[in-house]
Amino acid sequence: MGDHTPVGEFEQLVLLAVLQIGQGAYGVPIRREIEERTGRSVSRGAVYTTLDRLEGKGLLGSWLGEPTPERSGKAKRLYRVERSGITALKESRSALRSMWTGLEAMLGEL
Amino acid sequence: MGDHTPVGEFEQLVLLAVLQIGQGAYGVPIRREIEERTGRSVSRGAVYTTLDRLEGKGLLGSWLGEPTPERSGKAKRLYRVERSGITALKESRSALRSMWTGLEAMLGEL
DNA sequence: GAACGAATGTATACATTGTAGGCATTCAGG
DNA sequence: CCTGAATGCCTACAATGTATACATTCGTTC
Repeated sequence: MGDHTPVGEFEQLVLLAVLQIGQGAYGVPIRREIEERTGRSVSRGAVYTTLDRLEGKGLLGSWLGEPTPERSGKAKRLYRVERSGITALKESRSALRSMWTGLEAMLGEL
Repeated sequence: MGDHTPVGEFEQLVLLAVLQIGQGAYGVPIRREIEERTGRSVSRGAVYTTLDRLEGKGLLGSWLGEPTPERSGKAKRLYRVERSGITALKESRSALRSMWTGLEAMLGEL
């Protein structure tokens, strides 16, 4: 049976947030995107740890922002979703869809 | 922000499998349902452990099947999804949907 | 009726993910 | 300088994912 690169629940949210933001995705807005869209609060640490792990798996790529940022704070680390990240997201969604098929009616659309 | 009862990826699959099967959902068919629909293989142990945990959280309820089963094997333990299980599933789906909004076009429908 | 095998469930163990809190770094402004 | 805001990283522990091995029950076979 298919191998299956496991992608956790929260990891999916992070990958999707990076996609939603597009250019200029880094820790702070990624966190905000998740909190605003899902309505649940997330710690900064949770986000950074997950970003690290996703990069480790090759699903995300990152680089440092402006070498001499005209603002406060450490240099931003920017992220983008790699091809394999997209694939993983699609697979997860596909699996969930198959399992949901036919149940929407029974449980109510929303 | 909302509390959030976390439900893992695999836990969702198990809950959904129980719903799909309806009456007479127990370990073996639950496992088969997941494997057939998602195309990924799962060990028996993974299924039973997850069923236990979901029951512990109150998302699933269980009882033993026929006291004198007319067949081989131990008595089947049957499961049903509780109200809280349905709620958890809907919340997970809702969060994922919000995060996906607008990305389908970009990534292709399937 | 003892031994075997199929169907099921349970126990145990370890890897991966989820999640938070605190420490470190950089720069603007008093 | 010192302080505060904006970021990122480190560390630790809880929850979930996942597999292997063990136990129980009953029909079948010799």
